[in-house]
Amino acid sequence: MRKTTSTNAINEKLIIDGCGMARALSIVGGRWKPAILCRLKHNTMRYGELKKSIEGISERMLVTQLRELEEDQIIERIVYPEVPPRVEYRLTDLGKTMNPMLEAMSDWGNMHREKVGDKAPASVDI
Amino acid sequence: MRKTTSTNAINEKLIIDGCGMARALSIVGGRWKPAILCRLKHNTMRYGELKKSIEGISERMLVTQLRELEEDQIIERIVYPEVPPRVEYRLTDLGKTMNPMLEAMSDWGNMHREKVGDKAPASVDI
DNA sequence: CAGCATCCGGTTTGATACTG
DNA sequence: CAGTATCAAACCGGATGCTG
Repeated sequence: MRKTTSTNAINEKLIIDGCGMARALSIVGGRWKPAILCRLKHNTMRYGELKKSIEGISERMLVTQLRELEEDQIIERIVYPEVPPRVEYRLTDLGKTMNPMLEAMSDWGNMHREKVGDKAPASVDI
Repeated sequence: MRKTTSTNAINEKLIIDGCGMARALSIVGGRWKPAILCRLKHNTMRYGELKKSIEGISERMLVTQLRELEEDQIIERIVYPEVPPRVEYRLTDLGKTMNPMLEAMSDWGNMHREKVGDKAPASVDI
């Protein structure tokens, strides 16, 4: 459990309250969230598909970040009562409103890669 | 010193390489960076001005984040050889190209605040 | 004025093993 | 299949004191 009284947490809240940018970042800014959002941007995906497609992510992190996005009402979790179990994730309507922002971020990031151009071979944005 | 061989660091690099969004976030995504960029978006500012205007930031954090932004060539540090010393910070040309993205983030953040509407009094975006 | 250096606790992340 | 639980390591950020 995270302490809500630590200076750290207080500062975080302060920043988020004061600035729209920070607010956006607080939602989109987890380590793995961009990767998740990239993938859910156009399709619905199953838990296992996400896991396979995101190289290096651990189960714990995938679940944690999915839960956070769900809490922020960016994505929806749909459970099919089947055996074996099936769970799909997709953007909510609110999540879809992020698209222009995500697009802008992705564009700038790619532009920056070309301009400053270190690492990353011919691979394209996922 | 940060270990560059930790799984953590490796994963970070992996994500950044693979996704433009992540790359953008890696630059703009520090705790205090949005606050700094908000302020430098329109004017040149001195170190002390920044410090005063960003409530709650410690010197260590301000300097750290400024240095990182400088390394990423988003901001420029201009030292005037005077006594007492004067140092100003401003966006580079590359930094200015971020504006559409920052705008998009800010817009979405503010939209989200209104929609989901918790906390934050009448204060406007800084 | 504009910073560094050091210490240190809290938070985040990852590895691994286990469950309905 | 889709997770949960627990542990340990890495990292971030804050407080404080000092310097050119």
